[in-house]
Amino acid sequence: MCGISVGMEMKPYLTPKQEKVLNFIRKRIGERLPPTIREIGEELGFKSTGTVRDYLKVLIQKGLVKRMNNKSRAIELTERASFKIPIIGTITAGKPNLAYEEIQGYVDADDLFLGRLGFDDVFALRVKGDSMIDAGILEGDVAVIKKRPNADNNDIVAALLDNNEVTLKRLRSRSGKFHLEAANPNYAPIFEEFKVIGKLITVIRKY
Amino acid sequence: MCGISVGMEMKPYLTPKQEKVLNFIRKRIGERLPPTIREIGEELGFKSTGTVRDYLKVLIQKGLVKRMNNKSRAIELTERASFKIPIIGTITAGKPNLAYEEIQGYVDADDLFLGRLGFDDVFALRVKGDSMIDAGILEGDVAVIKKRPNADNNDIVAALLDNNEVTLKRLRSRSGKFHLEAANPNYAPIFEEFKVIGKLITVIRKY
DNA sequence: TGACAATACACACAAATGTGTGGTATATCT
DNA sequence: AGATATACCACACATTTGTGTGTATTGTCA
Repeated sequence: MCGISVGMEMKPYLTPKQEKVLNFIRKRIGERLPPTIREIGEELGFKSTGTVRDYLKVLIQKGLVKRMNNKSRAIELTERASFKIPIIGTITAGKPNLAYEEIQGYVDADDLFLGRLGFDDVFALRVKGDSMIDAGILEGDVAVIKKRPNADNNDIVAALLDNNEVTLKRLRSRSGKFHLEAANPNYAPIFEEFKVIGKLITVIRKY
Repeated sequence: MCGISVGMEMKPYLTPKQEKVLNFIRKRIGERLPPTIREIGEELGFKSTGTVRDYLKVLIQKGLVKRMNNKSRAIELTERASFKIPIIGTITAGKPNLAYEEIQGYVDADDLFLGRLGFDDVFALRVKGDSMIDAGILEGDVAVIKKRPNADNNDIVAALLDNNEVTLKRLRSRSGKFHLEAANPNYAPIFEEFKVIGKLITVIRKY
């Protein structure tokens, strides 16, 4: 009922040349440095910078590319580059066929654990201790946190305590007042003063 | 006792200022576009482009950065590119300073959950059920699996059972024979025939 | 004391890069 | 025929960006 159009972006029609320009930009960005206007022209065989600018103009108009004025190489792709992992099936959901023909879809690897958050908002902490063990968060896990000064009831948050310690706990409100709760019966709830630093968005564990 | 040298690349000594310059470059590259010399100067508070060039010179000399001549923004990191999440601290390790100047290091995000494995070897399964709950693997988690026909004792593996079902379990050997064990006392060990599909290398959970 | 490295600035100049205006030609659609 | 989109080029100009040379201060080490 909902979500019919999720991920259903209408791809604008591109002429073959426009496609080539876009692909060159993609390639260069993938290789590190976005190209200058003249570099694009050189590659595509255009003798005039004006020509390239015409192409950029349409690509911008079609929403595929963004630019900043008066900045060298300031060409950005609207689409998300990053590499993807195939989702082949679900555990206990039957025999997965590992052939690429059977791939059900893709997880955008970046997206998977960072969402579309900006770089500045996100940082990682390595988990120490077992206070969140019942929430499936173990020692050594990497907790990816999105900076936020507040959070909602039941969110898992990174909080700064009075003793200048940072801890990962579940935020709970009881009769209007917030406190912190471990996910481990051996730890008592924390009712002292604390400050929410950010909200847990992802846990990553390597074996 | 073992692993002393794991990940112990000899890092050239950097002064705090040099570190800051490097971190700013990292940040900008992470955000898409490497900075110009003047942008670095502006950020770090240098009034002369010469100062910035001095810093770049040492960073190049110390092998941390590469440049191309006469090309705008042509600053490259020597370290593995892909995008990185800063590690700012460890949970319960004190108050993290969220400024990029204080960044302790980086997790290579790609590396973090894929290792250096090739794309072809890796696939993902979404976890269903609670059979591995005591190992901190919850319903809904994404299990990243590296294809392998075998595994070692105590590895968590994706295994294909006789009834054509795939399950995530811990591989155990008892007197030379392998069987599968859940991480949940409600589930009995599996002694029937099975085939190891791959080994769990990473778990990712989104909130 | 002298050498050296780190830290910084000023400023001129050259090269790279982006902007803007105007022009030509071809094909398609109405 | 006129409007419109695609597909180019020329070239002047402004701005950004990189380069190069000199100078100065501070602290350390021999």
